[in-house]
Amino acid sequence: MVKNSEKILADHNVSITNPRVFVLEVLLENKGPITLDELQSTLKNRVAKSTLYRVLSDLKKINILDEFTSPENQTVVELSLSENDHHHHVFCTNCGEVEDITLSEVFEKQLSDEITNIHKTSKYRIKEHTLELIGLCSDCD
Amino acid sequence: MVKNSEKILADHNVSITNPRVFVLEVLLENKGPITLDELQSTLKNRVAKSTLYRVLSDLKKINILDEFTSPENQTVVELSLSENDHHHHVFCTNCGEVEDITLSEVFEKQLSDEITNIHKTSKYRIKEHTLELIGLCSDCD
DNA sequence: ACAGTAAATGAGAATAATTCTCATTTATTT
DNA sequence: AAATAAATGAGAATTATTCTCATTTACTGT
Repeated sequence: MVKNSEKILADHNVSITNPRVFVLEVLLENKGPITLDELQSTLKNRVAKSTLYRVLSDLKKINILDEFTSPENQTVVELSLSENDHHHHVFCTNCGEVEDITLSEVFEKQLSDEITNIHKTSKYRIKEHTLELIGLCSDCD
Repeated sequence: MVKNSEKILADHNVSITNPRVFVLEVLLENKGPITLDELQSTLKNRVAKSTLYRVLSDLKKINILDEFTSPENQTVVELSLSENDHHHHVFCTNCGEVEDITLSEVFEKQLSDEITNIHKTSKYRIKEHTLELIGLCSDCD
């Protein structure tokens, strides 16, 4: 039985190496965004620091990884395996936790209408958007 | 005639020093978000690098400066002098320019309704939100 | 305006995050 | 299984940011 992470790599024509498999496995298990710090400490010393950065950059290159910065300036990464999983992020300002959040279809429609309107008046052509919701998780509230 | 920047500092009970005045003047003139790099090069060597970071941290402490990271990982700062200037940001992925954008009242209402709904199902209590619009400015389009 | 005191600055050292280098190891191709 | 190309590990280099401390500047009471 071929492991999920190996299939992902094969499907994207990148060679299957231990560091890549380890990183993918942590990201797959975690299901959702994870801070670099947490990723690094989960991997312990199975992957060298320089290699971790390289692997993440490889995954970005094949378009299966998103990277962004939290309001508290933490680097956060997240697998984006399917095209159709548009979502946003909620950040806890206290503990730094990040989670995915999916907004209602109704609202996403309202948002895309608003962006259409922006195109009429703004000098920008908008290609993407992300809504960042900032607050406290139940543990920290 | 007292300069605007000096009044701002006085109003917030912080001492009026050359570095603070210089930084504030650039931020006031610029009107809108500016990358650290651009701020730094506009200031030339009128303010030491370490002092610039300190002044920015002072301005954050008195709550008149916002700092955030662009999708291209640039640090961006922006004066926020009045309470009631809720707005969002548009980023050009090509040249890195950032601008403020104000969304329609109708849409902001829809957004705050959506956030109210999130409170019913999510474990997060949302305090703030920012919408990041990512695309190309007219120069780069 | 002036001396005394506290606060802020400049220059560069220290730290942290990320990228780069290169000798060695591992994967892929033949 | 050998040859070739690609990836890795370890640490050096680079970049961004914070810290240290001797000197300078701003604010206070007179």
